[in-house]
Amino acid sequence: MALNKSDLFEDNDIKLAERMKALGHPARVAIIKLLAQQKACICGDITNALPLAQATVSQHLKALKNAGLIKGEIEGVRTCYCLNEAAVGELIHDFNGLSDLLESNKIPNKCC
Amino acid sequence: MALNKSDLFEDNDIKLAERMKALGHPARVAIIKLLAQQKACICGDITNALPLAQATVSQHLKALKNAGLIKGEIEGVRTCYCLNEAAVGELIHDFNGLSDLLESNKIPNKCC
DNA sequence: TATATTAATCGTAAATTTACGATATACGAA
DNA sequence: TTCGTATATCGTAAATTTACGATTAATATA
Repeated sequence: MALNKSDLFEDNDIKLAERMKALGHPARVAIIKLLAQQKACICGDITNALPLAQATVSQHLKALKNAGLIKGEIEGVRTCYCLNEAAVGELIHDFNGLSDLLESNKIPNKCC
Repeated sequence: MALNKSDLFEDNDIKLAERMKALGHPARVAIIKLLAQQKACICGDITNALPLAQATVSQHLKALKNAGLIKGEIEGVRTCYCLNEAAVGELIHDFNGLSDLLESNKIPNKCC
């Protein structure tokens, strides 16, 4: 990519894009849903619920954690993951801002 | 990546992830906002509004088009882009479904 | 203490993404 | 018809992502 231009954009757009990107893989959408429904929170259980190897799931969990959307707590041999309410709330808030804008586009368009 | 496992997931999760991935870059968030606000719709104007080369912007427009979120109409020498209301509506609907789930997680968590 | 279990990390391969200059194409205007 | 303008595509390079087996580290348990 030669040079990363991502930081030349608006902070708001960067943050939203980062979090959307974190949810830009079906495995990570599935993980976040499992956590929300409290169907699983231990890494091993999450792995069992997905068609992926343990190392791969660990990697996806890391991606969600890097984006701030989840937290992990070590409990003995296991790690328990859960949603980071604050960040999730921010994401929802920011997306709602975007979707308000997108929906307000009911103004008949000049060109297309 | 050796083998693509993305299609082993639920259709809903795949579709939502695909569209969120399409918004997983600040340039593409910025583009969608420009279109919604009707601040620009011609490729050249969009390029001028972004800190990226024309070829790169064209690529980002293609990504949004592939995800179905925008449509492009050739108008003589220029191309006019606009939101695909239907797909945008679906994205908002699906994201709202996910966010309902995420917000319902107010149930005190067993583990973390 | 030795052994099994859990999960993170390492190393690696393949694919995809990001970015751009150069080029091609296609249209409008002179 | 020739010239300029707009945009898509090609070629390419670098970075990142996805996926996994193997290993490591840390904690239980026997």
